[in-house]
Amino acid sequence: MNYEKYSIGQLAKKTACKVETVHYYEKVGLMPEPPRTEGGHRIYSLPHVKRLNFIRRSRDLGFRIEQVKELLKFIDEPNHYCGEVKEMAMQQARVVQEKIDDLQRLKSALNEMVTHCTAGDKPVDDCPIVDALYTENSTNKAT
Amino acid sequence: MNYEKYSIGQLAKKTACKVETVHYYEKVGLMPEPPRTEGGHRIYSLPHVKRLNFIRRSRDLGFRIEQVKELLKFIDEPNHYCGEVKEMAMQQARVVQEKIDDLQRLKSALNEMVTHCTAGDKPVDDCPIVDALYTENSTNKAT
DNA sequence: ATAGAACCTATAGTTACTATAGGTTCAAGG
DNA sequence: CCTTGAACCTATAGTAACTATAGGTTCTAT
Repeated sequence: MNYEKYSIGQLAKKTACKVETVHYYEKVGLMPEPPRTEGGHRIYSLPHVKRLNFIRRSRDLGFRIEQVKELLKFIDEPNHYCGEVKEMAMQQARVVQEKIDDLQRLKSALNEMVTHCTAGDKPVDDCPIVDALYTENSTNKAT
Repeated sequence: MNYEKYSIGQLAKKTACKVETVHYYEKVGLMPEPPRTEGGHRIYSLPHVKRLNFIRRSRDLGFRIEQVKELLKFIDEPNHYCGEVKEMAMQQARVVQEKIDDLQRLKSALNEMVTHCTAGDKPVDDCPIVDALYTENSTNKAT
């Protein structure tokens, strides 16, 4: 397979990622050390593009670097024990579901505020969003 | 108005916030420099509790420190309008919805993988997780 | 051949805290 | 009144996950 070759700058452009971030991902072990030119410049190809895309998207979804490493194991070790792969995928799916639930609650809270705040031209004194965030929550009576 | 007085520890407890975090909020200008005792200990009262509550809740909703400062300006300076607050909340809700959508896609991919694994000894080369995250946002085919 | 864009490494800065060190003050018990 | 120890004080360092800078080298196109 003679893939098209990319410089780190081209890779970065293709993945909407900064060059420094690619360096960083290499340093922390998310990206492999690629081949180099005579002069020491990194040479990338399509699999690197895909991998970096995967990393970026996973990060955007709120996965931590260490979690992304876990996810990448699915790719790096395709001959994994089937049961093990299944277990990891299921565990990850549970984590994802929890995140979805959290965000859903958050969105509801925001939306509720917005719908209560009907008028745009009221002074903030009357703004229910401000009120909602400002009011002391009832569970902190204890000394 | 002789409000009840609180030490920083009591304030922290009331707002489920750490003492160090209160220090930090003071340093970055979210919390005001409160009056002190002879010996230099900070003295807080109810308005501080409310303000810190507002800050914590806003942070939990995903607003950044700078955004919280914006929101607090609405409170500190009365010449603002409800519409400005509403707009920020709506923007935040849109961001959250995008995250939810992304996570939903990832969860589907993970679940799909789990069912693949259930089938038995299928290789994971054709990984649905990679596909899910390597979406067709790749408008970057051309150089 | 040479200009300058892009690359290299290493280090420091960013955000939003959290933890630590080393010292001072406060409140309670003797 | 004096002591003890919890809680407070300031200042600094550490964390995650980048991002930016400095100072130097290589690649590429004229």
